[in-house]
Amino acid sequence: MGVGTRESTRTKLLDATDELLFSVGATHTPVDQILERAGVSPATLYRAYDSKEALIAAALDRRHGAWLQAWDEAVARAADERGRLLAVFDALEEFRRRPDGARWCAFLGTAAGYVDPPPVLAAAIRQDSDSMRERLRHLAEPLAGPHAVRLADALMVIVSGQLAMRLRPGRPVASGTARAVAELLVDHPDSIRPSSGVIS
Amino acid sequence: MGVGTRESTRTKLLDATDELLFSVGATHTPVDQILERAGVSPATLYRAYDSKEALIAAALDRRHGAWLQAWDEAVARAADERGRLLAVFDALEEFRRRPDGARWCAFLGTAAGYVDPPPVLAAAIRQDSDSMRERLRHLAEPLAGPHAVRLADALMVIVSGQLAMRLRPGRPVASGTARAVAELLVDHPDSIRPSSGVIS
DNA sequence: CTCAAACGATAACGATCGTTTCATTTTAGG
DNA sequence: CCTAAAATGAAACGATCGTTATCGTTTGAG
Repeated sequence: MGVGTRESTRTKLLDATDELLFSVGATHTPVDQILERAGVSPATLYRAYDSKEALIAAALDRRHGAWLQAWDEAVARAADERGRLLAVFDALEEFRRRPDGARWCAFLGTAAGYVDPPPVLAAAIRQDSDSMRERLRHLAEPLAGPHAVRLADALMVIVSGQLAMRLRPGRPVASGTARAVAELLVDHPDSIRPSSGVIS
Repeated sequence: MGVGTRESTRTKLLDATDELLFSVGATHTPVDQILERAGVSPATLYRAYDSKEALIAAALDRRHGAWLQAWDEAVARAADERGRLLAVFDALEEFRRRPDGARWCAFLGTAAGYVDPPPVLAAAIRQDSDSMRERLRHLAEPLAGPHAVRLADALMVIVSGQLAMRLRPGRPVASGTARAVAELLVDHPDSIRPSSGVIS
């Protein structure tokens, strides 16, 4: 990869990619648009990164770090175990309100944009889902004990649903709805059975 | 639009579009691929439909009808009010198991594929979300009474989450998880407050 | 200051995609 | 069977996109 690249150039590229990745989407963002926003020439991009996908993967990695940091801070602000588990919704709200208008989720959006994503992007997407699953399970442990995995899975569904709802037109669903469902769930951790009443 | 087009031709086009729409996605499906699968020449397509987007919109409309029908049948199979409200998850499972491998949701996938979808597609997407919201609210009425709208909103989040989870790699979440959350929710319809404990 | 490394501006390439055209062939109803 | 409408097959168009190449300019460390 491009060892001979200034740090400031790489930052400009990642900043531009990050904004467009979140507001437009990976597959629908032409390279020229990234270059224009970054104020960078094509040759510089391809000296710094092997391809457009590699650049997007790097931007996803950086965003993943920022997300984990915001989540950590929200967890640290919470007062008790219950608040620490629900802190993921505080972090979601904070990310949603950031200046660069987030359409929904950079990782789910990238996953949706490709039939099967290139390996370098698939790794970034997998990292996001894996870390979210693991962290939720860890935070659920003190509250749900042996049911922590199931509680974490249920919370994953709710978080993903909150994100996917941003794709639906019409009146946006109240941002507190997902959190309210999660609260109910957290207060009944033993009520999540793996398959209850599935057809056939 | 193309008045001079045989019904069989239109069906072949819609069948091919539907399969590719569900397995690949609207924006990432080349027209040539639709034509090849349908066994139809380009000129025939553009005599039947104004554009690729119009064809996709027609396929989405047809799929929307099939979805509502499957949902209706699942509701009819249910024994009580509770089962009728939860029948949406039976219909989801049935759709997922259909031969043409569904990646996640044709409507959310189309919404995610465009920055802002062309009007003809935006209408199809809006129709899906609106009908789902309205039907859930109607089915929730007997159980939740004045809280029916909030319960329907919460169920929308869970359904959308179940669908979005298919984009996440790794072990697929148990298909019964979303339904279990919904069951808990249905049994505590008055616990969904609009905004509980939101930050800042 | 110097000089090599990094960058900007521009153009061009090959590939892909949506769409149109046109001459030929097939279909279906009277 | 006949004829008008519909479909085929193949080719080509303009546009867009990812990527590479060229060349002159700027940066920053020794």
